[in-house]
Amino acid sequence: MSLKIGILDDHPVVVEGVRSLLERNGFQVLWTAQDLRSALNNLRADTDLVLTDIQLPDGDGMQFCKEVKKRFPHVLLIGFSSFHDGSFVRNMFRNGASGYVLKESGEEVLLHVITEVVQGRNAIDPKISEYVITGGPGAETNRIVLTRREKEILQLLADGLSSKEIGDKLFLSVKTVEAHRTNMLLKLDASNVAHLIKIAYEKALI
Amino acid sequence: MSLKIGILDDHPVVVEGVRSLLERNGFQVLWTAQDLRSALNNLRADTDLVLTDIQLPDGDGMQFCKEVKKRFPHVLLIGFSSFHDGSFVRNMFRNGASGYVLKESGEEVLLHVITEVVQGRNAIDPKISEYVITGGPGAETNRIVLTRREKEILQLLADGLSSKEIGDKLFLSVKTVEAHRTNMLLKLDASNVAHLIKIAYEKALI
DNA sequence: TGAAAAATAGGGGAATACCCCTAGACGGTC
DNA sequence: GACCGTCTAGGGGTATTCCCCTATTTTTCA
Repeated sequence: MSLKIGILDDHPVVVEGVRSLLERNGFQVLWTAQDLRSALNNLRADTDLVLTDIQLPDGDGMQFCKEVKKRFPHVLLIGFSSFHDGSFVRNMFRNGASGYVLKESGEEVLLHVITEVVQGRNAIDPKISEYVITGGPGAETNRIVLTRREKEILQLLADGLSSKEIGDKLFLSVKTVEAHRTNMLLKLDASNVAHLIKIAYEKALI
Repeated sequence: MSLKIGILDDHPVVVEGVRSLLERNGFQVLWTAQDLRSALNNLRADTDLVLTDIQLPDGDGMQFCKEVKKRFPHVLLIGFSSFHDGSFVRNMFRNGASGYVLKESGEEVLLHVITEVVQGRNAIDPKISEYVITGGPGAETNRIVLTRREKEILQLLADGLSSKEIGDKLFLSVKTVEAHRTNMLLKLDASNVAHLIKIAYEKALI
């Protein structure tokens, strides 16, 4: 029995392209839609899987996923979009999606992700999987070297402790803690501790 | 030609278990090691793939990945461990790993991840893939709702701007910016802006 | 063993964050 | 119409950060 698929994308060209691709590969395209509302109207309990764009004229893919999962928890969802931001992908998964494919990727990528998802696994387009998993551009990120003490203090700063509290905890003078903090601000080119924490997250130091 | 694999784990029982599993499935186990240093000594250019534990007597899997990728960039790496923390997994990928498998998972999971990795894709044990992708226990984490203005100010705070600078940028009084900031501190139960940024990252609000 | 890096600690001062309080304006909702 | 949440903005005070400066001790590593 072939997989019953729904397609949601506001560009008719994309819808037709995906439809023909899927049907060529033995899938059954049950319905298509150009906007969120008609997609929810088209949605039937016998739908196995929905491919959905993220940007829609009357909402976004995250809302759609949430709503679909509420009505029909068994329906599988795959995000299908151009890539803008890792947080989009993460939010799709938070709202129930099991897969994510870039529009720019080829047929074999889409088919592979569908196969994975149908078998109960999560799958992300290889082009962005590393970015999504690691949460940032991993490449030249690791040039910054913090000392052991600096890392220790950085962690406590991230937990919201003041210099005084950190000093008490580590049996250090407030001035020592401030010195380490200042050094980290210089090393990471941060303008204050909030900025420092952000940079530390981006560079995976936390 | 069968895949040439190395195994690094400090428990001999695990090493032998994995070895027999792999050999039963047509792979060739080229070498095994119980610690980081001897693994690096054993490492040869004709190794295709290494399975590595995270906790090691003389270091950790992250260091190992980094070092392996530096010497032999073509060698594929798969983390193999019990699960403690999503940041371990993310850091393994940051340092060059392409896959991650839980020790508690069965044979078929390990074989599937190996297959994916060999074909050039990243793969994570399905048991933790959602957790790793979304960056947290997705369930009730998403109750926090920041308003548009708050998100806007949060982003600028993360970029290291002071309340005064944000006020200038958004044509707001310093007092207004401070009010929004205070509300976010209350909403996210943060003790200062540094803590706020950390929580925002954990909850994927940034 | 000698130099470099890291960790320690201080003084002093301007800027900012953080906390308490109040309060009007505006949009949506029951 | 009354309520709620958001956005706006103020007064005033304490705590903390952030910046300049110096300086000793400890650790690391070539």
